[in-house]
Amino acid sequence: MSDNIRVRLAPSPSGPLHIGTAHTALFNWLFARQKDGKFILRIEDTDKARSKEKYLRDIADGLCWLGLDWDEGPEREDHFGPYLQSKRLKIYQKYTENLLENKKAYQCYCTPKELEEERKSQFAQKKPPKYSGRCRNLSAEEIQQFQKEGRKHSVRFIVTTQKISFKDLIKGKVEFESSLFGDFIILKSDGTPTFMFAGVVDDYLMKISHVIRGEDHLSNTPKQILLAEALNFSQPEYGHLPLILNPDRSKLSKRKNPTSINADFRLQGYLPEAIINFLVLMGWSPAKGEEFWTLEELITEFDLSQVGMSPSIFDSEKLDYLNGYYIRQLSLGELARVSLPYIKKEYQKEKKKILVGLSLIQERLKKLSEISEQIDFIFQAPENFQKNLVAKGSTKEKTKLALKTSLKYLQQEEEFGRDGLEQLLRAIAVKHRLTAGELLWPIRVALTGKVASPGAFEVLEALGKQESLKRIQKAIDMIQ
RNA sequence: GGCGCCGUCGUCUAGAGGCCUAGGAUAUCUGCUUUUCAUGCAGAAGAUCACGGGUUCGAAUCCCGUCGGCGCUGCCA
Repeated sequence: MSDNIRVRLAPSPSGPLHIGTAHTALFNWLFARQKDGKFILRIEDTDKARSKEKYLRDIADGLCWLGLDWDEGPEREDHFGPYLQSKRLKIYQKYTENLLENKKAYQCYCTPKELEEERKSQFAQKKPPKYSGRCRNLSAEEIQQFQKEGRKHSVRFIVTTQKISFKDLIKGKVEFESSLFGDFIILKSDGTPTFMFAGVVDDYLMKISHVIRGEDHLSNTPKQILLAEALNFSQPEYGHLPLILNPDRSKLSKRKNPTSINADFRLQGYLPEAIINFLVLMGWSPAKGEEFWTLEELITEFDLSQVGMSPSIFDSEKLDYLNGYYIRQLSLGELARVSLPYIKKEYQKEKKKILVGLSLIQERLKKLSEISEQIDFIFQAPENFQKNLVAKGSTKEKTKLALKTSLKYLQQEEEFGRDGLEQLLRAIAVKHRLTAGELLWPIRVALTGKVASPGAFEVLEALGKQESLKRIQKAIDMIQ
């Protein structure tokens, strides 16, 4: 049984990989992997005008980056391929013929304009918008007449009146009354299928066992069930995942939130581990109380039947928290590898300094994009920091004293290791009746220029004796 | 408008009739560690379980209604 588990992700390449698509992908992937099934990537590019090659690449890239690999997809045509719907047009046309011959569908010669008007007037009368079915019983003459006029036809599916109910994997029993929707289009006048139709055909042909998708598709499901029935297809199981919302509770949109996996999250320096962990916690929570989960662990722990039904609001603060955690888990080498793009070009060759700098700021990072700003003092002496030099509660005089005496003693310090420096500087503070803060704050600011930075001892060590002394001298000059 | 789905701390959620004077995480605040920030640790505050009726000895949990949010209602997917 379990070797028949086949699920799919079916994005349309009309935009970059979206966080919602990634969410759906993750749940499908987890379901396939834990059941030893197959995860299929099918590209729904039947809308020629909006589908773009670059988006296909973005989607595939993003999925790989997240670690969600697929078993069958657009790069190969074997198995049940091709997996690009634009390459399967003949298949859909064949099944349309079948429906036409069996009188389960008909040609519709209505123009978009006519349909628009029909909808408008229905709306004005406060009736539910629904196709009237006026082309359902066209005579041969009428058809001939339309064709003479040069009208193109679409193909509509005849919706029979009945109650459709199915057991959703997540929502449970759901029921619809089919008489509420009119005959809908399955083949557009340009010969391409609609999503509704192509999806059903492909799910059957590709032997998809479970259709797991966003809840925005729940209302489409009865139509697809009707279609599969008319075609004598077996029905897949359906499961509808709760949606991700903007903080104002509207459907997540890029106008109100970053939504692109690559252009937003990856670029800003979120780790795939953090995104995966964040995504899985929306709609699902582990039976064990722990909060940190790797993809590997999730394969065994995840349970589709425990997925919640209510939508979740995208909370970037939680993502940041998770990302900070995963950054801290990285070894210094791994951190250096992923950090390189965030370090200014002119510094990228200074491997040693990069490593030293990263080790100092690692626990302070929420996202990799903050690196450049936090690490710059390692490569370059700070400027214009005199306003920060005096610690809160201290005075200019004390600050001057702190800097000058420290400089004197540091000049004689040979080792320049953080522990030795700490001993030395604390002793100086006591001797000159300065608090630790009064002494160490100005030193730290002299070295980094920042009000918030790694500690004075570690920075002294990282910078080395020569550079440290230079910076402290500069601060003394500045405060005169 | 119609149909469908949903409704527990600000947010993600636990909760499957008594274990709930509702648990965890995050965010917030306060301590401790301490040279700042961050980390770590400890603690505080934060939920009339959307509202109103039922059923029951007992309901966040079951039923009905109301309200609210979202989705669908396209020759987009």
